[in-house]
Amino acid sequence: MTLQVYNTQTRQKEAFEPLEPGKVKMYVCGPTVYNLVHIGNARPVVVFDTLFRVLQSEYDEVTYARNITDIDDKIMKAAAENGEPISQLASRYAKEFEADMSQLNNLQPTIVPYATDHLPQMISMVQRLIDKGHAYEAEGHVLFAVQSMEDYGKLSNRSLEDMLDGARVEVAPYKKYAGDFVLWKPSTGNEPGWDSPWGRGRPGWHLECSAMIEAHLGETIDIHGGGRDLVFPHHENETAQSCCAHDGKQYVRYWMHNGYINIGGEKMSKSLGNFRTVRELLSQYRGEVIRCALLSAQYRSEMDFSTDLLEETKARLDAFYGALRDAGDIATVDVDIKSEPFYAALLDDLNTPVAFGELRQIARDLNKADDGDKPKYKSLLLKAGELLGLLQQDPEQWFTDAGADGISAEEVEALIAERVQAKLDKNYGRADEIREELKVQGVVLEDSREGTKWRRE
RNA sequence: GGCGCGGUGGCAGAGUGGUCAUGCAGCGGACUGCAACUCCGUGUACGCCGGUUCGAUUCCGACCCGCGCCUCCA
Repeated sequence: MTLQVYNTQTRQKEAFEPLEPGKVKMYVCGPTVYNLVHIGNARPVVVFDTLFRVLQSEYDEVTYARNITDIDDKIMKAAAENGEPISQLASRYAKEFEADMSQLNNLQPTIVPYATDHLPQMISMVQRLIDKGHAYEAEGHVLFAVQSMEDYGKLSNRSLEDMLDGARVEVAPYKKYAGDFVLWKPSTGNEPGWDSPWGRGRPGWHLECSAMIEAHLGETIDIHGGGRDLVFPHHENETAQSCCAHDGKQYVRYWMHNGYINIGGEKMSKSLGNFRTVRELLSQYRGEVIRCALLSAQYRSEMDFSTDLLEETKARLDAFYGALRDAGDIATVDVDIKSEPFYAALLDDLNTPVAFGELRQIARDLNKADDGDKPKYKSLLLKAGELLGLLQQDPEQWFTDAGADGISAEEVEALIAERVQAKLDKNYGRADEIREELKVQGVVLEDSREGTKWRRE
């Protein structure tokens, strides 16, 4: 069984094979840092973090780069509104992004390149594109001439004529052809800018990814990921720049794109005002619940992000942690997760819904196992959870962690002690009263032979 | 107008040319002082109409409906 991935370029699942045996190079488009990220921004991060984990278990050397876009017109606008320097605003939101992503149990990528650290590389790429006849200078701008590239439009499967039919293209007077896109644009006044052979200016949107991939990963990478909305124009244009700068050499072997997050069946977007920030969700649900919810559908499909989904996801995690809590004293042993159906599901283009089904089966096996088999199933559950970035915290803590408000653990324990005595006295009226009292406070009691356990709802 | 995706049981969500997804909810049972957890069992489905086939939810065609992209976008 080998990893299969759906390649946007070919529109089919393919057996994954890195260019260099044993070594994988992956790049995922990160955020433009001008505000707090929303749940839609988090999906690719969680999806490709999970892929990163699977790749690391399959290959010796996995290099994963996820960029931070810290120069962009939206950042300039936000900074101007705040009256603060662009770099200050960008670095603040980059930090907030890192904090949110860490709450969602995302591993640190191997490399986190920042756009503003790569201006020389970008300028060099633009110069080469001009030298090779793929770009031209016009009124302080440098534009990529899409007609100079035979395969332009191949990734997004559209012809130049089709694209222009859409009529949303802004045809600036200095463009030789309506579909040409900006590589470099002039900066005026106090707009941020860098000196270049074409005057003081700043890079176009697509340039940074091409330049940073070239600088850190080389001319050809194995996997390039991002949200579906990036296929066109962003990734199409990246491909154009990089292929043409490298004399037609392949840029990306496998393009992977995740589907959208919807709210109430509609695409979440800034203009509709229906977006939910990760920060806002984290105030209501733990990061692990949000991560698990994001993985509950296959990454390519659209998913509706709702309270129902989060509640169901929390219950699902409760069941897994419940099995782990019951196996609290069991030692773990070496197990081979790779031979489990769970792993096969992940290898099949990251089929996380099927993987969760298998995880459920492992948990059931653990719950039912004889003492002799428990170490094996507990270990499998933890190993599987690790591949998904889940189930790694102390189960007791999972159930008893207090939110900002709520009754303290000490108070709960005191009431449980009182109830134990009441039960010994056969005073079941008082025992039930305590159960009811705690339930009102969101605490559920679970009696067992070993004593009373509790959890917050 | 061009390109593309989807429609699966009350809900979520996989998948397949022929006995099963799975989870939640529901129902029945075991366990329990009562519960909860857990375990066992159980019903309900493939948008519509044709075609191919011994057999179609799956393949093909038409249609209906929903959604996305077509230079802000995860």
